[in-house]
Amino acid sequence: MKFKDNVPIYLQIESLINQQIIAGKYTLGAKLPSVRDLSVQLEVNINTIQKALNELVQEQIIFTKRGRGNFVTTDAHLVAQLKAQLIHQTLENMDESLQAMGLSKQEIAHYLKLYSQERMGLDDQNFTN
Amino acid sequence: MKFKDNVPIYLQIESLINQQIIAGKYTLGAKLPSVRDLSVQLEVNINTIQKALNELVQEQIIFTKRGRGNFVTTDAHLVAQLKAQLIHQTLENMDESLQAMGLSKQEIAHYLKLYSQERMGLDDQNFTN
Amino acid sequence: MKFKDNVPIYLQIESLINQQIIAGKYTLGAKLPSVRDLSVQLEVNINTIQKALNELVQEQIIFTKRGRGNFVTTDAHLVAQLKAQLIHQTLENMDESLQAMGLSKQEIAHYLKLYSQERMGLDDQNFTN
Amino acid sequence: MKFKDNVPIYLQIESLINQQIIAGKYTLGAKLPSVRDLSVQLEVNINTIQKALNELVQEQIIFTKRGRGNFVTTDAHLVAQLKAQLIHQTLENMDESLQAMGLSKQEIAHYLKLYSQERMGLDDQNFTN
DNA sequence: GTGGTCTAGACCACG
DNA sequence: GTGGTCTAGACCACC
Repeated sequence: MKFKDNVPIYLQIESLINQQIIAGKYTLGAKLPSVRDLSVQLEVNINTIQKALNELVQEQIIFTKRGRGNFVTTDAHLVAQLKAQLIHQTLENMDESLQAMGLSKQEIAHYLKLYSQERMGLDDQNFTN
Repeated sequence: MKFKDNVPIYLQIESLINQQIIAGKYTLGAKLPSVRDLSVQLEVNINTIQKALNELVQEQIIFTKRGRGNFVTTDAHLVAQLKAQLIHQTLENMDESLQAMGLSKQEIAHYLKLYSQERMGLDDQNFTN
Repeated sequence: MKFKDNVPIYLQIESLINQQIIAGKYTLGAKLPSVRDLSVQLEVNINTIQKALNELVQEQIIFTKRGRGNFVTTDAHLVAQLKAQLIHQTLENMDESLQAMGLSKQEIAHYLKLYSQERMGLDDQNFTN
Repeated sequence: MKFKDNVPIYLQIESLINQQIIAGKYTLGAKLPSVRDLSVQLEVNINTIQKALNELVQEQIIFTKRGRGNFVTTDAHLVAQLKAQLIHQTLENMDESLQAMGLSKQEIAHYLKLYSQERMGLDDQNFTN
């Protein structure tokens, strides 16, 4: 696993697990890999893993059973809420970024449409022309 | 100016100036505010400003005239290229993030369309045809 | 049984049994539930129960008859002493905590009086005369 | 500084600082000692200090200025609220503990009264009226 | 086996 | 100088 250099690893791991839960890789109530396993898989120190999981526990996305492991919340509503929030945030960030570059709403809409078409289309056409 | 807490300020300033150049706030060859002015304006230490500008110099987006200040490149092509690159990267990041949440291409396209419509208002839906 | 997360479970169980003995739930010489029963009842691993009981044995509050079970001490004086000690300690801890918050003796007395009145309800205020 | 053995040091430090803020040792907006100073004062590793402060930041009792240090919140209401909460919790804990020992409300009230009188001395018994 | 705490020490970003 | 992140490694509580 390679991580971006300009944002703390533990936050990237937090995002990663959030995404995996939303994507359904870990279902409601499912057990996460042990911190030691995650440490090996992600090639990151155990303490860093702990810090990431700690954040998720505080968000109540996961919970810990002593001596048994970490588990995904059983609250479907909470996960749905998280998904909506993360999607919204992703779109907001994109929009904000494009606006900061001086693009108008029309231009942004145009780019999004174009991008969607390319991604949906048959061939892999690079976006930068 | 408010900065995110989890990414280095100098990188955020670098992005900011990049965006302002792309947006045309600073035209080709234009002089940037002095380091001291930027420091006051952004409420950030001078050293941090310097670090951000150094990065931009290395990208050749700006250049320094000793004792005179910092200036935007006069290479129109370079700016155009930067713009294309940043837009592309922004869209890629968004897409990658949504895909990581397990969304299909169709779902992503759906969300993008929806988002554009919301942002445009009901009177101008050039995204829907 | 719900346990606090930040203090070892075996210590919480030790306290619990101490309290039950003091409260008279288990009389002098009475047999405690089996380790296995306690394990089920408290939803805690047997090893943890054992560790708690070992502590109590060392305090001489209970004793073990091999193959027969664990029994409350027959020494009434010892139990009385334990009760006095635990009550004293509880009050000391409370006082120490409030003092650490900067409360004066008068303020502490005030809060205690107030609390007693609330807990007693309006129909039985033998604390106020 | 000596810490209890059965509760994590970082939580004890969290409590300590909470108490000091409530007690007015650190006023609103005041700067806390640096993590390095606290580490020396309390004879505890820097990381443990960080963990404690991190909790306080999340409670919004303190906030961090990058490169400058940690500061007590300027929200008087928040501190007042914290004080009320901690006092209430302290009294609840005490009460719960005594009840678990089988003491009746009357007995508890009696002990509290007695304790107050002892602590106040004979010359100032404003607790009895 | 599981997670949690603590230490020692290194390196980075910011003022 | 300030706080933040990360690592390596030890020890503990619990299953």
